[in-house]
Amino acid sequence: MFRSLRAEVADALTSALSDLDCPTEDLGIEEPPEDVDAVFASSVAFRLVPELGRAPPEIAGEIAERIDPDEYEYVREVSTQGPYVNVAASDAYYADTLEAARDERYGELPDRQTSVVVEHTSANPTGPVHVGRARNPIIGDALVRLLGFAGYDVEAHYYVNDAGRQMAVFTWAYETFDESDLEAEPARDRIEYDLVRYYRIGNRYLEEADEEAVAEAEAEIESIMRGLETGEEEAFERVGEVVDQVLGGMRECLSRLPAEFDEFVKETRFMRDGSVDELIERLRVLDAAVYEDDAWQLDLESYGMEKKLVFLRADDTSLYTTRDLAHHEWKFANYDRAVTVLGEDHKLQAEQLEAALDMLGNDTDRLDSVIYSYVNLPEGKMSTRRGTGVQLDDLLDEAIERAREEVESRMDDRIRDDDLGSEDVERIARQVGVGAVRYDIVSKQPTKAITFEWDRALDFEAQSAPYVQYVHARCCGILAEADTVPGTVDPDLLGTPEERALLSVIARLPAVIESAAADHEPHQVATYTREFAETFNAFYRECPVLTADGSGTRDARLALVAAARHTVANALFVLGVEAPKSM
RNA sequence: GGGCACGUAGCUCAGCUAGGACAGAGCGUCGGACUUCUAAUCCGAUGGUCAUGGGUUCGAAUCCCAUCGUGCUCGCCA
Repeated sequence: MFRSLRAEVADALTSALSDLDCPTEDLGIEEPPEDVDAVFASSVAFRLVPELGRAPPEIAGEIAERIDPDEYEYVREVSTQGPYVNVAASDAYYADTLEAARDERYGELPDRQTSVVVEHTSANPTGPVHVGRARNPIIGDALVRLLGFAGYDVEAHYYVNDAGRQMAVFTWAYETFDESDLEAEPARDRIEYDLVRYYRIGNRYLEEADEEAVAEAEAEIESIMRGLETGEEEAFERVGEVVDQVLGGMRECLSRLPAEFDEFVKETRFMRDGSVDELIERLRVLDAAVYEDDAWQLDLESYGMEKKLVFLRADDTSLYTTRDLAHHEWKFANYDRAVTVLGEDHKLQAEQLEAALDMLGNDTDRLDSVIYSYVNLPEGKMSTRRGTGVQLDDLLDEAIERAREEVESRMDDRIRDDDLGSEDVERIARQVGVGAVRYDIVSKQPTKAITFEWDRALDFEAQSAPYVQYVHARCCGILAEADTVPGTVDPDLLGTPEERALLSVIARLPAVIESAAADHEPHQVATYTREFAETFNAFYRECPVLTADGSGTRDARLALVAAARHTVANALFVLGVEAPKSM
């Protein structure tokens, strides 16, 4: 309804302005401050001063005069307040909003017949997922949900860097060292915690062992890499054994968020099927390709980049970006659009990739990046290799534990007599704990730097997940008490400011989804949930539902609560935060 | 040093892409509200040179330039 009304306002302003012989490109449509009784406003009058040679308030009046609300379904009244033209919504606007939101899938946008592949996380399978890169799966998964809800046909991919040096080192270490060589027990009983110990000891050996021993190890590592490059099945199998095991554990960890993937795309796939070789041949014949210092490079100066991109080493082996080029051409061949969630340290690489893709004749407008900055510890960066950092598993465990304590301490002074069992406590602790971690990350702009601090990450106070989740639980509580929600109600009975305000916020959900999806910014939805929760709580305070005066009002309010529940449930779904039925 | 990002209340953040109504929340501090649909809530008070300096504009947190501070980056690593 919000979007329909916005279209009506645009139409009304356009015709009013053309009546006045004024330009109609910029209508100045905006959302007015809270204390103004209007859904939309226009500040266009300011801009017409040179055209009309009169004061803005006068111009606003002339515009308002030329709009007949009766011509529009959702416009009740057009008024002016100083230089602003304000548009208030009709009863039909609120009635249709209520009706639309009574659908459980409210907010979901129609199918766009467009496929999108969202690549996220793609962390090298070297060990447990730590908090430093936890932003990636959380933002990525929210993006997958958001785009899906916005009508795209979405697939989530994890690109597995299984052909790089790191994995060759890991494979060598895994094959070379023995359980007895490892100094510590795994930090957790899961495969990636077990195997990362080989990776760490291998790296330490390469740093500390004597020259001869290191040379021997390097020879073995190189042979693994060469094996991959030349397509030796044995090399793929050796590396694959390590990769698949570690990845299996990481996948379990990520599923706790939850972040699920439709496909794990290995880069060796593009080496095996010959597409990397073919791509290198195509790069070589480009005008920008140069052979320098025994290596093939791409001159990106015409794209404003000083640095040349090496795509084939002197020893004839490919590089990460070369393989990623083949990967992206594969994406272009199979999907309409591609979005990649990347850490800021990969930004330059992403720019080089895009330039090279463009040179190869791809339509790079179909490719977008979402950049986030890493989460660091107060004392510095987290590193899998060095074993510094906070594991995502530990963060989630701690969050759940604190949430459980919270639930239990609230049990005693609980008014509501609804007998929460131990299963409920467990469920609520998990929903709130995990939700709080996710919400904390997804609600902020990804480009802002974050320093990890336990107390901050686990703050359950307002403006966090539980605040919004609580609204959902309240809705469910009321609806459960009422047993049934009436089929037809009289929406005109919802006339108090709090009811109107709630309907107004509900009406915005589809527009919020549309905008957040277009900008690839899930945090817009998080901001919306907060505004929604505030508005709902005002309604909750002022408007009794079950004990409302008159059955008509009670019925209408029940329908409103159902609509509110769908709205908050769907917004939370998009964020990947669970919506508890009770708390 | 070059490139990119970030800098809004004591703290954590919205708002910036498409400039407009006194810059919004939460935490904190102080004071209130549970015999009433769940107080993980609500109400009130407190708190801001929107990093700094210029510019564009009727109008700038928002656009442009410069400066300062912080982070990332500038490998035949990924």
